[in-house]
Amino acid sequence: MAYRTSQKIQEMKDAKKQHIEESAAKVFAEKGYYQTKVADILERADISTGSFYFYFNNKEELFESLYDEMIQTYLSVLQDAIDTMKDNADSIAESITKAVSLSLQTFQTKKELARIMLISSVGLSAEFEKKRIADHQKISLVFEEIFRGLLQKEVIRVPDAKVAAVLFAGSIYSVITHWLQENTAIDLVEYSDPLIAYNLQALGIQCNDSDLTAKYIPIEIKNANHFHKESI
Amino acid sequence: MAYRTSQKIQEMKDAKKQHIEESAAKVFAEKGYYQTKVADILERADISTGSFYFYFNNKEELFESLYDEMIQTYLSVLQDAIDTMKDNADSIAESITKAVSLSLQTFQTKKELARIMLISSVGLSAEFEKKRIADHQKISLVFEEIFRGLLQKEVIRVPDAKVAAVLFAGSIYSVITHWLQENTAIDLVEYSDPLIAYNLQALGIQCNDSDLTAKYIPIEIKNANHFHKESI
Amino acid sequence: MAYRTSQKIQEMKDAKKQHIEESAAKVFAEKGYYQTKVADILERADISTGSFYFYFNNKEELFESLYDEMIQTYLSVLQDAIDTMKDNADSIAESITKAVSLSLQTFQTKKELARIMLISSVGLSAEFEKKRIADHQKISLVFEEIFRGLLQKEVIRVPDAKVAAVLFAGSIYSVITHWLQENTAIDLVEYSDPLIAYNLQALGIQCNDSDLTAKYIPIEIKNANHFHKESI
Amino acid sequence: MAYRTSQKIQEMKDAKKQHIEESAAKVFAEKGYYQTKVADILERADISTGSFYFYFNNKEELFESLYDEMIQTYLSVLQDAIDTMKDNADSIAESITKAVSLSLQTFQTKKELARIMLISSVGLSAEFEKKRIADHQKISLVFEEIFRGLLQKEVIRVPDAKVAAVLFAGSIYSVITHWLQENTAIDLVEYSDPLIAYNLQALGIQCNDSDLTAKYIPIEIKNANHFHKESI
DNA sequence: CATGAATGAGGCTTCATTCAT
DNA sequence: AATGAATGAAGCCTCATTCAT
Repeated sequence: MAYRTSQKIQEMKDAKKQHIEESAAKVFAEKGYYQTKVADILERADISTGSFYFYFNNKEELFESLYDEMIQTYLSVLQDAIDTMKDNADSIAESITKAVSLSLQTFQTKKELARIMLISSVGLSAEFEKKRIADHQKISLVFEEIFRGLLQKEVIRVPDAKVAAVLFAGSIYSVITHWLQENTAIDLVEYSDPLIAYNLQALGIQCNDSDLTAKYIPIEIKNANHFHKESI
Repeated sequence: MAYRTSQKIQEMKDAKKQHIEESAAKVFAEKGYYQTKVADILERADISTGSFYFYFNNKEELFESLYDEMIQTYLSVLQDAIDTMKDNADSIAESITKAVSLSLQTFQTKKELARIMLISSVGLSAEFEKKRIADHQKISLVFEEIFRGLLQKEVIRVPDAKVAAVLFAGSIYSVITHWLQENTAIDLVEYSDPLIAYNLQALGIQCNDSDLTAKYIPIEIKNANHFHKESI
Repeated sequence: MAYRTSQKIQEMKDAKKQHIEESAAKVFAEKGYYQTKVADILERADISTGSFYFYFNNKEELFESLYDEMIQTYLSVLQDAIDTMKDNADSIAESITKAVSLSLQTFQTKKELARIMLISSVGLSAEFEKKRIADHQKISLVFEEIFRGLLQKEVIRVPDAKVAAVLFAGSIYSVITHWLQENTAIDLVEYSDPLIAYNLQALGIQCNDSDLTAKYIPIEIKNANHFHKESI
Repeated sequence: MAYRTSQKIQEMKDAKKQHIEESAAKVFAEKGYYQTKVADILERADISTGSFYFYFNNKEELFESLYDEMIQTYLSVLQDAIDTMKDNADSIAESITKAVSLSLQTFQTKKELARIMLISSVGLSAEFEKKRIADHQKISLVFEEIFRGLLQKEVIRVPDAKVAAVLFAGSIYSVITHWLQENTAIDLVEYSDPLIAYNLQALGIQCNDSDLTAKYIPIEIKNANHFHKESI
């Protein structure tokens, strides 16, 4: 009985904590870290100061945990894509397509994730920058290792796996950032095809349409891209 | 006599103002906008509060003017590159190479420019973001127009000029950001070749070594890149 | 229970707010608006900076609300006097006596009201002056309307109701200001009789002692004035 | 020769000093003491900071000297009026009329004098208030002594010479203050007649038209007031 | 657990005054 | 004498955090 109760309570606590986190994420994404006052979060989450400090030690920690969670989310998305790559190593293009596609789909559904990871967390302080840099290097490393492997197999042609990884990751960020900054209702995934095309070509991968109409790209935008059709 | 004097004083004022700007740029680049206290700038520039507010209305305006100056600097660098492109339109690869090269050289010599433009000015507030977004769209547009022209002449192959521009600009930013975040003594221009290679290939431009050993790339790093050597 | 609690808290908040107001009123009255630093109010009220700004938006607003309150207090005191006038319109002298008497009694018990209304709020800024002028014109208008009515009934003899109102109000202010500036322990109400006498005579109202020993003048000072005794 | 030169210089210095004083008086009158920044005075007088501090020790002293000058001006105006009173002591009404008239004429021509004396100098600080109070008591005393003399001669009927003086002075201030606060183009001297009438009547002085059409009232407004005509 | 009143360190800015030229 | 750049003390206010209820 007591167990049941405390379990329920625990669930409510967890729910409330998550509610605060979600509210905070929205505000951080909208206003940036410093312009987000604790009071703004309280208002958005409709809670009291006391509650806030019951669930979180301070504003900074909350932000960091949100940020960490987002980096983790993205890293695991990437890991998923990679794991699939290893499974069917025959089609590199498809694998890369998947990685990009999944990335965009993730950020599309979690716009706050995108904003906080790519905008709100930038340039906060020398200390936080160290953390952020390390995290982005971690992400970059994921691509770097893949590229290194592909380089050895000579399926991609790039002068430097590391730089390629930086550029590949950067290209994804660019598109997301661009999408975040448009105030149109365009879907992020609509950028999938040109983004993938750009990168595949950049990596020197020969690919045909069948790769690009991969199952990871939502059907309705498949036909948007007729790139390479005229290539011999 | 009076003229002589006031001219000298004006020069000293200008010098002092610039001195403050430079000091401020360093601190902003190091600590970010919000972590930079006016007191930090005073200390760095070795001036009094009064002097600061004699030359600038407030911290925000100083930052904005620094930021604006940097955007302008970069835009004019790009414009230079474009003007040359128009002159010798035969070699597109060379032109693009120049644009990238000049960009990197600029940021290399003005590291604070890079940090403030790409890091310290990010996510400050909803209002500043509007400005920043507009500026980056302006930069992107420069590339977009070039790409649009090249698309018509069928010298590049990309599905969408706009996205290509975003990706092209993004690739430059990625490299610079990466370089800023490394604490090694590596030159930014060392990234020129792989960056150019990645983009040329992405744009579907056939190029050979001679393009890459363009005169805009400082000699000492020319040989660093052996990319494409094995290409037929 | 919760109702009980929040009600208690609300009462305490109100009490604290009023405590701050009273403290501030004292300091404003003593030192003037500009010489009163927020820190002075904090010290006087024995509260923290945070508390101050929890209850008030800023120093200016607090002052204005104090000032407004005082003007309202005085206006309602005047209104009371007027209402009585209308009831027993037979004795004009008595009514006027009451108006003056009540005014003085009010200011006597609320010395800060007097100081802030007549001294601390004077000449603060062009903007505040507009407000202050409007308020004083409102007060003056109260008298003006009465005088206009009395003029029609030919019970007073003055060339101009408006100027008479200004002078009547001014006479009250003069006495209060004089009283504020003396550092003797003289009661303000002791000035009632000569003040009333001066004005009644100025207004051309024939009056005898019985009017002046009106019930509105505290008994103990009734005998202080032997004016008019020798008048036939 | 040297004498001649230094004399000229002295004259120029005096002129400049006076120019600053006049400029400052205007600003103080417009904005109040605290809202008047030294920079405002500099701009109005079109001088440099250095010049300002060459001629005056500080802002406070400048204000005080302006204020003192104005009090002195008014006191000497009053003294003039009194001296005449003593000469032709037969007509008290005329003398009082002259005192009031001269006061108003003075303030009319020197609006800044009025504003600074009656508004800008009010409630500045506890210390300055002492000075201001003393000055006003000095002015009041002038009237008080006259009234005391008149009381003895039984030409006026007031319960208390001191209070009468306060009220008399106050009535003048009221009218001036009222005039300052109107933004119409009405002349201050237009208030002369009703003001004089109010006070004469208040003092219990029997007077007829001939007194009021005294030579001290500018001709054009003499006929404005027909007060007391119907009195027997 | 929740509430929100209370705290106070610390930031930005103003502005009277000084001083080198 | 004149200039105006330089100074820095001091004021107002914000806002993350604490704590009593």
